[in-house]
Parts: sequence; structure tokens; C-alpha cells
Amino acid sequence: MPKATPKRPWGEAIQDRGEQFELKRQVVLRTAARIYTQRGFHETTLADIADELNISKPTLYYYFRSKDEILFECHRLGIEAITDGETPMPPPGSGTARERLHEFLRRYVRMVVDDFGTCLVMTGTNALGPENRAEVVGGRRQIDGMLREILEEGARDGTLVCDDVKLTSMFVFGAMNWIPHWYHRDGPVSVEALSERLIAFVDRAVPPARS
Amino acid sequence: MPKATPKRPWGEAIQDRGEQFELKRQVVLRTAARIYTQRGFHETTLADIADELNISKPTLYYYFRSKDEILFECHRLGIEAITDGETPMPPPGSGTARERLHEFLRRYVRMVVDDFGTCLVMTGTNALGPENRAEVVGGRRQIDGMLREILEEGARDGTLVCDDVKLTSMFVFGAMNWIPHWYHRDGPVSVEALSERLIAFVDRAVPPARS
DNA sequence: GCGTCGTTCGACTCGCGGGTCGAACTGACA
DNA sequence: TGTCAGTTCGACCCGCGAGTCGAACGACGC
Repeated sequence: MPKATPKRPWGEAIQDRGEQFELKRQVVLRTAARIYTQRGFHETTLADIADELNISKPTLYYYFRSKDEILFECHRLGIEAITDGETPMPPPGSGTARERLHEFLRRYVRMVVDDFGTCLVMTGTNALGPENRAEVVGGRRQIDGMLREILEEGARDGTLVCDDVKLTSMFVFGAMNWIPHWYHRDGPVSVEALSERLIAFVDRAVPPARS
Repeated sequence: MPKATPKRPWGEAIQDRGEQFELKRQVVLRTAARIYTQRGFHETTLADIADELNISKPTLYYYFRSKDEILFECHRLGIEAITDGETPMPPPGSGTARERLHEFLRRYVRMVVDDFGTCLVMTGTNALGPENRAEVVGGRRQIDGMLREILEEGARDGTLVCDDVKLTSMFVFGAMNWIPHWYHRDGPVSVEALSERLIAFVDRAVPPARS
């Protein structure tokens, strides 16, 4: 019989210290993001997060400086899922604007359905401190810019026609950001199916130039 | 010269006591709704609301039982703006489903742009106590039901075709609920213009039966 | 065995903010 | 002028939860 492993709240064997540190940080973040979005940021206490992980509250402070920082990191990871995707968005000029729109929406839906993305769009930026909020707002503006750029290119290449880029992008983001309020990953509809159905809506709402 | 009126924080003459009471309650609610949506519910203290009104914190408790109740009343008024409109929604059968959809959207936009409606869609229900939350959720479900009913009728009379009522309604509500995040009443675009532009989007997204 | 570093936790501090209490003020009416 | 109901506020209470501290524990190298 293998020697009894001592009680370790994280339940894994120790290999590389720095690596383990980062790993545990990630676990904390995922858990926090999930609870934050379920109960709300202010309705979640650090004790709640600690309990869920079978660790103590001070341990959280070994990995993070504050409750705020935890939320901020969740938002940052959500934003990065789009801005720094391992495979970057196809640059302007590759394919039609409509094709790039589809790719963007697929990514965006994937983000919004993930723990961090859900946290990003469901917990407001009110709770964040000024500097953190500024960075998150900047990131969101960047994502907004991506969509607007695609819409503007669509006006040029004729595959996407809208008279008001801001209105159109807000319409689309609204529909997308609402997803976490009703869609559940573990339901009968896959994320891919969801994407395609929503893309169909957007496709109709933003038609190509009349031939 | 008229006799100097004594200092009254509310700045109005006293006429009917009960009427005044209700009036002041309304003023508190509007102010609270505005601050709640600007800074967020938990970021707003009762002192903030009191200061804005030039009254003291205990005075708020003369009009309301708790901070929760204030938020709840805001949500209730938001919901009532649609469910108990002075002019009720045209009943099923009057006009086409598409016409009823337009009327519903006009109302919904009008609500969402008002202080109480904005508060309703921007502050989550997490902060509410169980009973209050249940009532608000019930109200929102009722509004949701209105749209779904219209969509179902549209499938029957052929003026609105969508293969998935839930998905469609969520798509639409998402786009509408996002409005307060970017639209400002005092900007160049009127509420009516906004409604019509958004209706145009929805019209394209949910086409009539192919003739 | 022994020091060291990385990790964890029990027990604590402390300020913020929701909520309360009793006194004071106001206007109406006799 | 006195009383009473409606209204307002200064001063206070107090619990919750973010954040801290020092001790203890584990694994590793020697």
C-alpha cells in the first residue's frame, strides 16, 4: 500500500514550486469567478471562496493582495481571452468583413461562456478600484474597437451594411453580454451551436449591400 | 414681498399631508435609482442618497424600512411601467404580431431609459432579500412571457418567424437591456429615434414568413 | 537531527455603513 | 397658548467582513 499522503488541501503532489504557485492561483481565480457570478461580488465573502476550496481566508492573502485584485484578475483573464488569443484574430484584409465578423462572434461567445468571461460581463466595474477599473474599461474599449473596425471594413467591402456603427456594435454586444443570464454550458445546446444560431441573427440584422 | 418661507429641505409648500408623503417618497426613489445605477447599489451608502437630497439618514428611514426596500421599490416601479402601463398592451388578436412586437419594444425601450427601468436592468437582483427577489424575478418573467407570446403568435399569423422562441427573446432582451450602458437621454438621439432604429434591427433579425 | 524557506491557519483588529433612539421642531387647530 | 400628530435630525450602536500577525507545519538540503 502506498504511503499515506499527508493532508493537502489542494490534493496534488508537489513538483515545481513556482509552477504549483501559479496553478493554485488559477484554481482560486476560477472558483472565485464562479462564485462572484453566481452570488454577486459583494454578496461573496472571502470566507465563501476559502470554504469552497477547503482552505482558510489568510491563505487567499498568500496568493492575492486583496479581494479587489481577485476580481481584477478574473476580468483581465476574460479580456485576454479575446485580445491575446493564442491564435490572433485574422487581420483586416484577410477574407471578407463578414467572415471576420463571424470569427469575432465565435470568439466572443466562447469567452462570455467561460467562467472568466461570464464574470467580466456579469459583475460590473463598480467594485474595482480606480486604476484597475481604468485598465478593465480600456480592455473592453479595445474589444469594442475590434467590432467597430470590422463593421467599418464591412461598409467598404460591401459585405456588412449598417448606417450607425456605434448603434450596431452596441446592439450586438448587448445580445452577447446577456448570454450568461440564460445559457448554461451543461444544457442541451453546445457552445458551437449557440454561436452559429446567434451569428445567424446578427447576419440577418446586418445585411450585405443590396446587389 | 411674500413672507419668507421657513427652510424646507424639499422646497415645496405643504398642502395635503398624505399626498406630500407619497410625493417625497417618489423623489427619494428617483434619486436613489439614479445613484444606484451610477455607482452601483453596494457602492452607494444611505448617506450618499441623503446628502443628495439635503436630508439626513434617519429621515430616509421615516419613508422606507431599509436600503433593500428602496431598491425593491425602484425595481417594482420599473416593472410596473410595462406590466401595468396606463394604456395596457393591445391584446392578442388586435393587429399583427409584428405590430404588437413594435409596440412592445417601444414600451420596453421607454422603460429601460427611465431611471427606474435603468435601475432594474443594471443592478442585479443579488442584493435583494429572498422575498423581494422572488417578486422581482416574477415580474421579469412576466415581461419575458409577453415577448414570447408575441413571438408565438407571430409564428401563427406568419408575420414573425423564428425557430427558437427562447433564443430569440433572449437575443432581443439582451440588446435592449444593454441600452443604459451606452445611451444617454440627453444626447443627440431622442428616445423615439432610438426605438425606431432598434426596431429596424429586430425586424431584420426576425423576418416574416417567406412569401 | 537541524536550519531554512515556502505555505498554511487560528485568532485577532478595525472601520464602514446599515439601522435605532429619543429629543426637537413644525404647522394645524381649538 | 397649549396640545398633538407628523416630520426631521444628532448621536449612537453594533455586526459583518476585509485585512493582519505571528506561530506552526511541511519538505528539502546538509
